[in-house]
Amino acid sequence: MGSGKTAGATAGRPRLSGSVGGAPRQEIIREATALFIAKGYAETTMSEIAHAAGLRQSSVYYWFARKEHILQALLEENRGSLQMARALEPAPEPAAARLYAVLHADAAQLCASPLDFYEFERVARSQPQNFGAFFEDYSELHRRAASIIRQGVDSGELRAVDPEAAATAALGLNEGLQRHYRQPLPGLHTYTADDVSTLSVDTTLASLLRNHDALPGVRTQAAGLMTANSPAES
Amino acid sequence: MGSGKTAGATAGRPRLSGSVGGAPRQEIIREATALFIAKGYAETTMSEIAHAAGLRQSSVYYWFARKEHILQALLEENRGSLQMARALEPAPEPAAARLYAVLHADAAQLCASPLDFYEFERVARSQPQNFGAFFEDYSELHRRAASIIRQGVDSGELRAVDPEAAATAALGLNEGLQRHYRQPLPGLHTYTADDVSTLSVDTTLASLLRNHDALPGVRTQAAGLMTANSPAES
DNA sequence: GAGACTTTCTATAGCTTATCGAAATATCGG
DNA sequence: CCGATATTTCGATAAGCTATAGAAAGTCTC
Repeated sequence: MGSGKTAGATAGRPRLSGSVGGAPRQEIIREATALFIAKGYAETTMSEIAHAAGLRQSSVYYWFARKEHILQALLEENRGSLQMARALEPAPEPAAARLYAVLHADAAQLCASPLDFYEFERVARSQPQNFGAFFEDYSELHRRAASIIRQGVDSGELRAVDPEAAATAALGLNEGLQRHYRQPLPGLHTYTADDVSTLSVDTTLASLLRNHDALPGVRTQAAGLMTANSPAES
Repeated sequence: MGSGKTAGATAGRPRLSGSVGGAPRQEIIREATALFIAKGYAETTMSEIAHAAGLRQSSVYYWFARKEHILQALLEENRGSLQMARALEPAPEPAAARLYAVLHADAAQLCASPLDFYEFERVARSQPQNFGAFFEDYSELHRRAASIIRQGVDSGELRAVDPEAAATAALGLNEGLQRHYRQPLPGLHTYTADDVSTLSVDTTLASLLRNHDALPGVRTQAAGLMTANSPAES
């Protein structure tokens, strides 16, 4: 198996294409990602990935025994959605602003991800043993979002809703709208990633806030939290 | 082509299986629907459909030249989501109640449909020439929902939102939550079809209503509209 | 009963994912 | 420097999928 070495420079049989990229595993992931973005996971074939990486179809299987393993590797590189939720769930700021920041980060990441959330979920469900991390991450995000909502309900910032259900609705709206961003339906207005993220989170908070007029203030507070807790300052 | 006759009783070469169901086209749709519900569209093969209907794999192609045509026929049988929107968009009742009724009917139909909305959309997008009706229906529903929202904004029932964006969010939430009903994520609470429909529509209206306290009254009004305009009394 | 029409069959092409063993190179011990 | 071993790629191919082509087996019409 090639899973051990990742940077083998010049061993093994040479490629027919002549290319000698340093890290085949990373090269395959890179090319596959570009193809997934352009055509989607299901519509991208191993032959196309192989050709883009300068290999024959069957050679890709030396690095990834199954097509889903490429997706899995891609997922593990794109972690970090939870950082905001982990940082903000126990923070002292108002719950509404923390919820806004967490949901906005989630929505933005769904839009920025190379793969449609539902295509991801589809593959994850067909290979649960390999995608346990996907479900664990989702479950943790849901739990932390519900916890923040509960804090907001207790503090009186938010209406007296069921936190679990409200979290499900908030994440479901993020997911439903990332789809509209990614695959605009013909005839409908198209949105930017930030448009749909803001639309999604504004809608959720408008439904939860006890007082609608607080929304602009919440947005401002959240903007501060988001820059302070963004993963960019690692 | 077999598209002309639909009830051919006893012509043609007899089946090896011996079965002699009266209307092969309907029989194929029925069996395919059951398989789509159980396994999803992509995971159901033409061999399985054929076997369930008492035919060989290639014989199904006499009735449906492509696998997507079965889905298309299935879609045409499950129309009627728009009836509520068509009836209520110009109705004199308060806009909030009409919006509630329309969105609840849409959410309920998404849950009751034999196929996941996104799987439908996926196939429709790959065969746009055959699924024009799907996109037209969606576009019309969106337009009518936006129109009702605009009426509500003008009358002061609803907050001063952008009707187009609000309609996109409302339908997107319905779609995102039907997914949670249909494919519960491991570890999360599971909901009934009515649970998710109510959660979705309550969330949308809570975000749009100028006054949250009006929600229970809107629900009651909407219940009246829904029974009065339900397609069951055709 | 001959010919046309309808429906199903068998066979197969072409595409996909995935496996297997051989081939071609680098590396290491002597 | 040379043979054994490890690494990487290749070609061939199996098995499953959608879809097509043409033969086969009935009914129907006159």
